[in-house]
Amino acid sequence: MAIITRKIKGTEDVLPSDSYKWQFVEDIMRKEASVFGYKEIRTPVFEHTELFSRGVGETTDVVQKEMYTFSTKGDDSITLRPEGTAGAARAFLEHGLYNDGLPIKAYYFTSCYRYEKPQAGRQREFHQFGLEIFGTAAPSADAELISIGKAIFDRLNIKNLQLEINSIGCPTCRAEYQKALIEYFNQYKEELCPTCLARLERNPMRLLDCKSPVCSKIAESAPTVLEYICNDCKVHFEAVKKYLDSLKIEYKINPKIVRGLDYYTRTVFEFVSQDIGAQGTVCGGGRYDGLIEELGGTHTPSLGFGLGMERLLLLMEKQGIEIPLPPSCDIYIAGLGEQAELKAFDLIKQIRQSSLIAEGDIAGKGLKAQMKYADKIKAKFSMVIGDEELIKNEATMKNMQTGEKTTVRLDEQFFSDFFAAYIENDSKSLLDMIK
RNA sequence: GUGGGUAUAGCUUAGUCGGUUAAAGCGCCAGUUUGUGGCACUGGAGAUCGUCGGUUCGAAUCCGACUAUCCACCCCA
Repeated sequence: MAIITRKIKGTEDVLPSDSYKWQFVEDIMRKEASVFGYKEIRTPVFEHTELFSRGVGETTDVVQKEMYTFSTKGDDSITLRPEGTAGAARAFLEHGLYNDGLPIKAYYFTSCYRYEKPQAGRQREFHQFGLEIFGTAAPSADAELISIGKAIFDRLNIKNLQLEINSIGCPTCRAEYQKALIEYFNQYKEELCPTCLARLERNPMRLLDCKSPVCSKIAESAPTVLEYICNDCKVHFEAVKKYLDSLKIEYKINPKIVRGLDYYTRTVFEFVSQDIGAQGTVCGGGRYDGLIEELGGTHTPSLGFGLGMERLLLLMEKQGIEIPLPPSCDIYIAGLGEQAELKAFDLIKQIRQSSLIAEGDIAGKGLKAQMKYADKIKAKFSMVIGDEELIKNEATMKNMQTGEKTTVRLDEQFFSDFFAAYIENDSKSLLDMIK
């Protein structure tokens, strides 16, 4: 078979046989977010390019080489969102949500787009669950944010996930720190790897994260941010830790965490797994106290995180976490002959009105093939109505698990018994009933 | 953008030293059972062996390029 085209590199189809896994996880996230008082926000997939170049930062890799940017017929420059925060922040400003009483707490599910080379846990289209809190500088907000992520992972039964936190300070103290870093690394200029050398001046904090043995050896004794951040930032970070301790959330301070998006300030954190390959960060986020101002608003300290859906699902699969199967067909009804088929169609409709899953033939199959199909879709019961039975208002009902058959009358009593059994406790009493 | 691996039916794979019609299991369709699924048996459909080119009497097999895909760097969720 030669299909005319295939899916775009770095995209994935979620097939009907797998979508319940996404729905299961999404459900838990929605519930958890709403328990914390967060409401969903939905923003467009594309935005004016400047939102990202200003918000995410002109010098970041994401903006410089990973954005899907194109021109419209009217010559506007449009970009598919590479992350979720900028759009949410834009909507916050555009609709004056700061008048609704701060802080504003929102969550979202988005698809994001980055032009990267795909590998395990990294696609060109990927999906994020995200949270944003606009309008609070209090360290308790940092702790709440992290605790929601933690609560979700716990509910999903995920193991061996390390929470790593750090503070990268405010723009003022970070400048001091970067100066100190450049000074330090300059002593080892001859030994550094070419990439590190190249970004020594531009983004010295990234050198801390280099994996080359030589660089990481040098980085070990480099000055850490925490020695350089100003007093306010230090106080804030200490308070965040205190809140986490009181919530009994374990964390590791990792002074090498450096987020690659420019908007981050003060607290940054990651939930990291060793189980899913090189792209182990399942959830990452932090404060972005300057972002709203950068986008033209007043100073509005804020924070948020993004959680990679594909990475999370991958992790759950690797850890063998079982996701409950979706409900299957409750009853399959086959009609033999024209009149019986019409009757079957009507019965199916009635049963569906009680929110049971009822199916029948819509492919013109013979009885045998229909039974096979009923088996395939894991129908709990099947019913066959023939012309003679139709006259007597009866049908043959079969328990698909035991194979037992009974003749039932298609009257009110049957339906009320059938539904009652379902309401009681689906399978058990129903199976009894059919015996 | 830079490396490395892989490419045979819907899926998982076999295919020897280059040799005739490319093989199996699962799945799909049908029959054995004209009104009953699973089990069993029988049959059927389904593959330009990723693409193009080269070597050769002869290529799924050897060589080259391209494409796709996977993994890693980089970056991040």
